[in-house]
Amino acid sequence: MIKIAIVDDNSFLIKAAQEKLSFFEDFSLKFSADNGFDLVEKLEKNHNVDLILMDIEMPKMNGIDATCFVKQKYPQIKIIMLTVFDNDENIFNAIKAGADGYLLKEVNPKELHQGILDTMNGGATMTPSIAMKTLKLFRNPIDFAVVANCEDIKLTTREIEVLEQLSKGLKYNLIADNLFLSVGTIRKHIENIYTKLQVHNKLEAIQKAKNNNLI
Amino acid sequence: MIKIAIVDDNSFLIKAAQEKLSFFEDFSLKFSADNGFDLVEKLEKNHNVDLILMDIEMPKMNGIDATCFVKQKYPQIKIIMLTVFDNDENIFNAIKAGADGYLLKEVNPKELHQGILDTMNGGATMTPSIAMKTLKLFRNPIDFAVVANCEDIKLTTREIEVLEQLSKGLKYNLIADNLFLSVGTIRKHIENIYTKLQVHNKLEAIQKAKNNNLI
DNA sequence: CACAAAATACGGCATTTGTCGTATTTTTTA
DNA sequence: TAAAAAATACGACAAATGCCGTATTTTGTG
Repeated sequence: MIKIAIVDDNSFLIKAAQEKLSFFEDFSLKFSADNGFDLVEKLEKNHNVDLILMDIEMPKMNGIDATCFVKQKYPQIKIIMLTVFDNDENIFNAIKAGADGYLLKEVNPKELHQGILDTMNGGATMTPSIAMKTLKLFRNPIDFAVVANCEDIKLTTREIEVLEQLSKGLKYNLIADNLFLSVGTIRKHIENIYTKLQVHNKLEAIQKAKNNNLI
Repeated sequence: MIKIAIVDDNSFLIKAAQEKLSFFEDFSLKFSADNGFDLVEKLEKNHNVDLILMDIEMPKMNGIDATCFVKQKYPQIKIIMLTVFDNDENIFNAIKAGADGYLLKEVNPKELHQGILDTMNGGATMTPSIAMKTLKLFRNPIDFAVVANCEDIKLTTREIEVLEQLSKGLKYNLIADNLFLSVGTIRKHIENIYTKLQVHNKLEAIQKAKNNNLI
């Protein structure tokens, strides 16, 4: 029994999706949400869900941001984008956000059913037109470089040096050894790095630093 | 009536494909070829073909190079890779070479039929597992350069699931919560993962797993 | 069915890490 | 030159992590 949630601001389309799903007995619709924010709230109460069918254009919190959030906090939950728009930007962002599939709303019940099964089975599902756009994006590495980077985080030379060593998986004592410093100093640097990046452990620091091209 | 050619060095598999196609009346098999070189020769005599089902591993000229050649000289001809291997390198190269789809040979007649129709319609077709690998390659631009993978590391489904959550920076208790397990079990899984990957901490595990496209 | 593999769970212990202090020295810059 | 920023260093404590056992239940495969 696959536990499903639907997120869409259009109640008509939620109904349509419900009907499509109702044909199949191996699905159980746990709940639906109006928008990303609503979804997050409901998940915080109960995240016992296997898969989410997610619209993109929504008020309060859109489907891309919601996907980011869910995949960050509940990576085990599968997400299939289910939308009327198939422009490059949406597809690109959805994939980057971690979506497991991208279907157009016109999809027929049988294909939706199969897509959900494939996804639960560890695969990905895409309508053919989306798949083609994906391949094209893949062949055109231009877009990969474009990274929106609002924040202005500044680390000192030493801090970057430490962070680089940290990202190699070195332990504090080895980093200290490499840089001819005391372990205490390394720890203090890392403490300051965490404060500046607003994170609380190695992994987050490294990920955030990479996203902001600091290392 | 869609005109199809099959390229495969295994005559048995050509026969299998022929049979799969014979179920459908909108296909006509124009010819088959033993290898890429053979295909090129035959196309030079007569390139009145809509779509090619292409094996990868072949003597004389492999499927990747053949795809490159065909797409260069006859861009209107659609090409679907049809192979037993689904390793990253093949998928990556096939896409770069310009393939319009990538199916595993296990594919059933109906799916093959639909895939061909989708492709002729300007879309792309992929088996779900391939689609997932494509998305992962897409998200991990590191792999574009590397793609050298000698070792054969095998993690269980559960282990990969845990590793994925670990890579998001989640702590053990949150992972346990997400997967409805005890913290002890998570720790044991991580212990086993470390042993298999021959590493001794999170970061190394995640890096090694990414390099081997396990996550 | 029988066997092997995988998943689940718990306890203990040493080490590492994250967070909070405080404090001195060096470098940068206004 | 005076003030600010950066780099250095140490101590203490709680939490998280890595590593070693063992053991039962579930799942998958021949």
